[in-house]
Amino acid sequence: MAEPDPTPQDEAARAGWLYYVGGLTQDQVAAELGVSRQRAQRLVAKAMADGLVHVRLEHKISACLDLEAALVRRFDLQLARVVPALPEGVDTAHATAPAAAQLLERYLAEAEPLIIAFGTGRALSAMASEVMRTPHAQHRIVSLISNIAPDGSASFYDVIMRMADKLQLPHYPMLVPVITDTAAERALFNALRPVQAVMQLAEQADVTFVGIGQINEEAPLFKDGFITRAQLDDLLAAGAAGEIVGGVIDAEGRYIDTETTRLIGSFRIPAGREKPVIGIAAGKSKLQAMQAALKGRLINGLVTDESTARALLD
Amino acid sequence: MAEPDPTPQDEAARAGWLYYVGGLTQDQVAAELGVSRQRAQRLVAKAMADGLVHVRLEHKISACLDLEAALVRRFDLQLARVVPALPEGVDTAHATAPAAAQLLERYLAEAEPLIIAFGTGRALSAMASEVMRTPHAQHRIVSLISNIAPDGSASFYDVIMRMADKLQLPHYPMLVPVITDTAAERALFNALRPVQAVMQLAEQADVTFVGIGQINEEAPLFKDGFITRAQLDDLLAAGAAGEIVGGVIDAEGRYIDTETTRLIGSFRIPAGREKPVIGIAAGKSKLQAMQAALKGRLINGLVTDESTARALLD
DNA sequence: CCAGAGTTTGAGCAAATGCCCAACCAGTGA
DNA sequence: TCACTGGTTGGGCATTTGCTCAAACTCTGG
Repeated sequence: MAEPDPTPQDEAARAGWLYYVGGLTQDQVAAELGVSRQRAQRLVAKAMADGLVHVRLEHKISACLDLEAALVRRFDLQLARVVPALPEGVDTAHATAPAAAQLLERYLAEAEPLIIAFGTGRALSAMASEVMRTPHAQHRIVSLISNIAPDGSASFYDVIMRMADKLQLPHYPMLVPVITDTAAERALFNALRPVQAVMQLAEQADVTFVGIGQINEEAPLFKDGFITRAQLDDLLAAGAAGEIVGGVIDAEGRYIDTETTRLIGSFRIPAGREKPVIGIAAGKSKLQAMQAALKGRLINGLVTDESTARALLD
Repeated sequence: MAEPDPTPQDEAARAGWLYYVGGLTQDQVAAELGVSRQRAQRLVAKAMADGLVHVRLEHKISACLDLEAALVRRFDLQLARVVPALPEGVDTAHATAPAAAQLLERYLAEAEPLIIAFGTGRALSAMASEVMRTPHAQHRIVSLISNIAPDGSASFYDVIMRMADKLQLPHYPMLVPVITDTAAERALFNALRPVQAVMQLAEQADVTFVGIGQINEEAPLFKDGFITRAQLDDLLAAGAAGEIVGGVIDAEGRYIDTETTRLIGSFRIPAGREKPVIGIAAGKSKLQAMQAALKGRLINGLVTDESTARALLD
C-alpha cells in the first residue's frame, strides 16, 4: 500500500495480469488490488478493451492448412494464411488480425532493414492493434494512401500512425488526400517533392500489406465519406468490382479509369509484383473484390478466413 | 458437416479459436461445432491445457519498469525483466514464463545463427511451454545439464527436448547423468567425445538461460531424487547457498567443492561472462540462491517477479 | 457372449462473471 | 451557496462457466 499513485492503465494492466496470467478470479484480483469486485471486473475489461491482452492460438487446424495450400496453388500465391471461420455476423476484420499480425512480426524480426508498406481499412487497423512490440527498429514503414477526407478530417483507421507509435519506427505517411475536388488539384499534389519521395519508397517496399474493399453501398470509400453517391454510381457504371488502396478495379482485376478515379490519389499497386503484396480480407461481401484482385495478380499473398477461402476456391 | 474426421486436437483448437478469438460463449461454440455444451467446455479447457492458447500482456507497469532499472544498476546486469507479482502461493515459475519466452523469442528472431544454451527446472520448463514457433531455424540449442537421474529415469522437466520439438532446431542434449556414483565414473563420462563436444558448444553459447535452485529441503536436486539427504547435508555443511545448472555455490556465489559436488556433472557457468547469461527465478524461497548467483556474477540477466525484485534490492 | 476396468458423456449445481441501475462524487456556472 | 452535468462506484441479478457425479460406452480377456 506504499504505492504512490498507479496510473489507471497500470492498474488495468495489473488486474489483467492477475486475471489472465495468474489465473485468479476477479474476487481475488479485487482483494489483491484492494478494490471492489466490480472495479476489478472493470479493470480487467479495460485491459482487454485497451488491447493490453493478446490471445493467440498455436495450433494450425488441418482443414485450414489444406485451404492454404489450395489457395497458393490455385492463385499462384507466395503465401496464404487461413484462420478458422467465425460464425456469420461476427466481425471478420477481427478474425484475421492475429494471423496478419503474426505475419507482419515475421518481417519485423528480419535483421536487414526493410521498407514495409501499408494500406488502410478495418482489417489493417485490426492488425495494428494485434502486433506486439518487437525490438528491431531498423525498418521503415510507409503509407500507400492517406486517411484524410476532402474536408480535411481523418478517418478512424490510421494504420501507419498506430504502427509507428507501437513499433517506434520511422514512418512516411501519405500526404495526399484520398480524393481531391479536381484533377488539376490532384496533379498539383502529386508533383510535390515529399509526395514523390513517399511514392518512391512505396515502389521499393519489400513487403506490402493491403486491405481489399468492395464497391457497393457498403464500400469503405463510400461509407467513410470519401466519395459521394454519384461518384459511387459512376464507379459501378464503369464496372467496378473492388478497390485496393484506393485503386478501383474491374472484375478482371484491371484498374479502371473514370472521372472519379482520376481524383483519387494513392500509390497504385502494380500487377504481378515480385515482392510480397499481402491482401487481408474476409467475408462474403468482399468475395467479388478479392477474386478481382487475385485475378489481376495485384496481390500475391492472402490472409483470410475459412469460409471465404472455401468460397474463393469454388 | 462434410468434414471427414477432425482430430481431437483440431477440434480443441477450433473451440479455443471460437471462444478466445471469436469471443463466443461456450454455448455458441457448442452450437457451432454441433456438440454439447459440456463437450465445448472440455474442448476449450483442453486447448488451454495443451498450451494451444497463449495470453500475453503488452503494457509494462511502471512500478516494474522502475524495478528493472534498479536491478540493472544494483547488480550491474545486462538486462532485467520484472513481471507483476502474483499473490503468494501461486506458482511462480508460471508467472515469469511468458516474459522469459518473449525474451527468448527475441534471440530466436536474430538472423545470424546463434547457439542458445538451457539449464533445466520448472522455470525453464514453463518458459518452453510459452514460446511460440518462430520461423528462423538456423540456431542450435544445447543443454547444460541432463535430466537423467542415477537410476536412468528422466525427470519431468526436459527443457531442451521440448524446445527442439517446438522450434524444430538442431539440439545437443547433455548426455552425462546429473550425478554419478563415483568420481571415477564421472571422469569417464566427461572424457567421452560427444560430451566434450556439447561442453564446447556450451562454452560458445551466445546466450544462456538458466534456472536458479535453492539448497534446502525443497531443493530441486533433492526433491527430484538426484541427491540423497546425506548428500544434501554434506552440501549444506559446506555452506551451500544455491545451485545453478548443478553447480553448487556459497553465499558469495563461489562454486563449492565437496565430495558430493564432484559427482555432479554439468557445464559449469563461469563467473563474469560477457555473453548474456539469463537467470529465471522468483519466489521467496529462492532469494538466497539468487543473491548468491548475482554476487558471484554467474548471471548477468534476470527474469523475476515484483516481490522478489523488491526483496533483492533490500 | 459376458464381466470388468477404464474412459467419455451429459445433467445438475455452485461459483464466477457481465451488466444494468440507482446512488454518489467532482467540477462548473449561476 | 446551490443546482446541474458528466462520470464513477458498488448492489443486485441474469447469464455463463467450472466441476462433480452417475450413467453410458468402449475395449479387453475370459
